[in-house]
Amino acid sequence: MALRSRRLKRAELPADTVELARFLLGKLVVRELGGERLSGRIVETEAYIQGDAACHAFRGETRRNASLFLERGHAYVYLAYGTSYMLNVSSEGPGVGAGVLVRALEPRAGIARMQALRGDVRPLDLTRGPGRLAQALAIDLRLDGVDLCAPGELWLAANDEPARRSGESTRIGLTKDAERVLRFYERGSPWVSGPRRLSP
DNA sequence: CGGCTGATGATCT
DNA sequence: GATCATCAGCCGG
Repeated sequence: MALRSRRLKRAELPADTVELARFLLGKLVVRELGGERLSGRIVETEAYIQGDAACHAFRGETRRNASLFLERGHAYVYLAYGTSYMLNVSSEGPGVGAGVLVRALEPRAGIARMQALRGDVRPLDLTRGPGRLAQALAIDLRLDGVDLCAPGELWLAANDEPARRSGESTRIGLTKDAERVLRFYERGSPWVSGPRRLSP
């Protein structure tokens, strides 16, 4: 299963940010860690688009958000609240600052290693939330800017499993442009984060 | 389960 | 010095 994962090609990724956020549901995030492969199925995403005050690129390119301006399919990793790393997939064409936040995964491979990285938490809390999944996959600033469509420590894989029903809602935890409906999730998944009312 | 709070550090103004 | 796309822990129902 995980050993046969096919890396996504950049050409397969929708150029539009919202389409990419929907497309990524059900795909796999793969982390190569010391010869071991960790992976999880993406069950929740959020789009951060152009003209969106909540997007880190809203006020132009800076050192921190530079990866958002890379061609689609690159990792944008940053530290939130001094405690949690966030994994995003850059979207759109080069020079355009936009991306998709990966908010939750359903663990697939390397679960024992993830548990070791997360400490003693309930299984359902292993990768439920953007900070938690980053910790479970040992994602930090060193992975900022990595090409997720190329061989390496972190990449995206296709998934031949049947697609599941998806839902949408407002995004979580924002102080700006919080009313936009740009969060996408797989219906019925216990691995989705946030309050229940946002994931009916 | 829902709601609240403090911790915490990179980044930008 | 202010901001912040979170989390764990704690409390009440």
